[in-house]
Amino acid sequence: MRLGLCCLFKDEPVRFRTTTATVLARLGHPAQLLKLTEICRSNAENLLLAVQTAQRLGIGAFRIMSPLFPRMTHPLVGYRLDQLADGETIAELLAATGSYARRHDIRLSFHPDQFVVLSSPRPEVVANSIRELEYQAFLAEAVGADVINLHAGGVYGDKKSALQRLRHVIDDLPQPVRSRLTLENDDISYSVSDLLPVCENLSLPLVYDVHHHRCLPDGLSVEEATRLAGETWHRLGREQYCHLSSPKAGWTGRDPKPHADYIEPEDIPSCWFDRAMTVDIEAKAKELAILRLISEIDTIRRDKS
DNA sequence: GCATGTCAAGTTGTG
DNA sequence: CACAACTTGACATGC
Repeated sequence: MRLGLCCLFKDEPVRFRTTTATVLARLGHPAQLLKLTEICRSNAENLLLAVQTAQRLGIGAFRIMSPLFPRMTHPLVGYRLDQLADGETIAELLAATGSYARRHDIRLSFHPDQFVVLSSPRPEVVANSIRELEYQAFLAEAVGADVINLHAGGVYGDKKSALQRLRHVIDDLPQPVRSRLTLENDDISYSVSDLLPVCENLSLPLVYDVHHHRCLPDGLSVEEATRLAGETWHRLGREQYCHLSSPKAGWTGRDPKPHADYIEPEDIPSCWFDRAMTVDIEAKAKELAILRLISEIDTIRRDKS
């Protein structure tokens, strides 16, 4: 099990900056690009630092935050790297991050946020989503990330039609996106058994989120879901990717969906131990949760042997 | 200094 | 029907 960190550190001095479209739009064009250069260069430096820090802590994967280059695809204030004064420096930092990650076997991924929806019946929503995916694929290419992971989106009262729209849109995606795209089961609409046929049909890997599966059961056991999702990766000769989190208020609490600060060791599926796979840890305490988990797993291993 | 409201975008379920 | 939740913060503003 290779453990992965999502986007941010809690105690380590790695910080990502951002800005808003409103602020950028108020600035004149030169000032706008100056501000963006500052932020993008700082974020590229911190991305390299993030991967180096992950390596130092024994973390084997890192999910890169979507707004690494904030508002890059915005219709009004969007921009390209070559428009920024430090564009070349920034590109070199991304390349350095990629080669560091490769050298130390840190797996990199992306997880576009809730606005990226490929199953929507609204064409403008799908078009914006594709633009955002192309931006993330450009970043992924630059740093050598092999995964851009997405939820299936809304149901719109008819799951079958939604999935059919999703299939067609995915099939027409540009290659840099398509070759990295994965689908993840969510906790309200699409379960593993909903997504498996789509993934098998399109040769798309399925990211198995065991917490979502426990919130939205589908008749499959955790072991079956792990194995079936795993096959979608292994068929392509790739390492399986999964997500793990614990409920903030426990499994008996009112709503199990919100994530806790740390991972309850009991929430780790026993079939995941000693399995060759990447597991992103979605815990609010970020790297602290992973460090605690690593030592707890060591203890469990020692007790077993 | 510090507290507070805002942030491009979608969809669903709750109060 | 408005609003929070979803990986969350971080930033700009106003006191």
